[in-house]
Amino acid sequence: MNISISYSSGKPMYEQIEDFIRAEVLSGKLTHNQPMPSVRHLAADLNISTITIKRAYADLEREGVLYTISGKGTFVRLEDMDRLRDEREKLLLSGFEEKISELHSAGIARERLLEIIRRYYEEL
Amino acid sequence: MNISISYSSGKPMYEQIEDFIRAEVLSGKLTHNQPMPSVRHLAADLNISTITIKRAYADLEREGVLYTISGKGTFVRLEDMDRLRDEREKLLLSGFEEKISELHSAGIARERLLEIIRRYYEEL
Amino acid sequence: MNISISYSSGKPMYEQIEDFIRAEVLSGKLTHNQPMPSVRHLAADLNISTITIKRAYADLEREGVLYTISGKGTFVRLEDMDRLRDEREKLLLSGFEEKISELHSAGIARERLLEIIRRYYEEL
Amino acid sequence: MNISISYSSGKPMYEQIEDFIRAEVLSGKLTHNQPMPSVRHLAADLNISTITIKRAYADLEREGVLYTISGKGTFVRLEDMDRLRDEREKLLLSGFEEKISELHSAGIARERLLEIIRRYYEEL
DNA sequence: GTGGTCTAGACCACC
DNA sequence: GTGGTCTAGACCACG
Repeated sequence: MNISISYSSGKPMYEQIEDFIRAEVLSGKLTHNQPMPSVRHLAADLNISTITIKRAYADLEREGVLYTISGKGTFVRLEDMDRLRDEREKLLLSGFEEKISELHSAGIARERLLEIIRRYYEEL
Repeated sequence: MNISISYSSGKPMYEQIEDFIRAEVLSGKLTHNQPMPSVRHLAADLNISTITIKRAYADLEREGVLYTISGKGTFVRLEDMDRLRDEREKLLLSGFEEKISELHSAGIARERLLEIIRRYYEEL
Repeated sequence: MNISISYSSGKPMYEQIEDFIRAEVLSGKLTHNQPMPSVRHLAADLNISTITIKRAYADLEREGVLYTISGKGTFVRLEDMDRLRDEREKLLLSGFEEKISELHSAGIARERLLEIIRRYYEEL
Repeated sequence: MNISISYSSGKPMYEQIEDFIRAEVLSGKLTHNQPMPSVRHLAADLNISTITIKRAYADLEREGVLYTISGKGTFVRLEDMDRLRDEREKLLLSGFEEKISELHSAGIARERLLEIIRRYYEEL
């Protein structure tokens, strides 16, 4: 768990944690039934309140990414991974679309966007 | 002033107002020294509090987009327009870059982004 | 009457007008019983409301700098000039004192103030 | 926080608060990352509205003197202190210069200014 | 009529 | 508990 939390990035902490875990799961770094660090442990690790961790775990449970066995701990669920990935992509792309709409109506040239994309996707 | 405010879009109202006015000014639809609607008028018009309008005007004043003469009204300032546009673009593009970084590391294919850009920029 | 009014200097217009007239009187450029421009005339000249001129004249009348003969116009009074000068100086110096107190407690070095004074008083 | 607010001194309360905090920060009495009193606390303390405190904090944040983490509190920022001090001095000195120009053209003798400065800077 | 300041109180998200 | 947003209403100075 090498999460880095930015205290002052606008994004709430619990969301940053969720994003990180979701990314780990979708990238395959976390496998089915693998135990997550305990709420208390992760809280100590990140030096933030257990409440925040609990909230993140609870959200992900509701989403189907994690499951909890009372008294044993919280574990990774990799069953609905396709659905998960689809939902995730849909969310990200709708955010992207919003951004593009904003950039377009601000009159930013198409080339400047393509240039940035090129840089991140390492095209030749 | 044909601003349309979404009463509940996450974005605070004053920011929506700022965005709208900034766009109008930067697009040249408002000319230098042109009077803006008074805070009371615009507030009545949009059916929201004068304070919210005042806040938007004050922010834009700090940015250099408007200026106010107490007791006379609020007016458009078009002097440092190039600087304003540059700053605005820089802000928007850095937000875009962040988004791209997120999309890239989530494994979203480049083509899907290009498709969305194409749609907004109406390419053939 | 070569008054220059700054629309946006914080100082209200009527005060700028008063300051100007007071300075003219104290410097001897306006003589006893000399007629002032009519309210309407000066208003047209400066391109501002007659109300503002009226207010400035009224204030100065209360102060004893001007006097009005109904139907004839407004005139300069040079009788209490010493008292006037004293009051004026007192006011200016108390403002200066306030400023100095502020500068001192902000830790501005004495030399920097002296340098500015030197510049304005053209010392060798 | 031993701020004393003059309820009616011409200067708006939020400005008095800003001045006080700015002075504390620039004088080094507050250290980097030190938490400021919460808006509610300080408001109760000074017996004024939270909104007035919020306004002061927001202004100082914009200036770079404070920073806020939503839900956690407001803290002192001492990073760009040199820049802050420079800007502050520049502002104060330009106000001083204006004053001097006024005093000079009103014919106030140089000695009287020096006497006041002497008094505040406790020269022998 | 205009903006500038201030109040008292509300609801929300986050920790 | 914290700050962020918004409201409805007040009083003031200026033109």
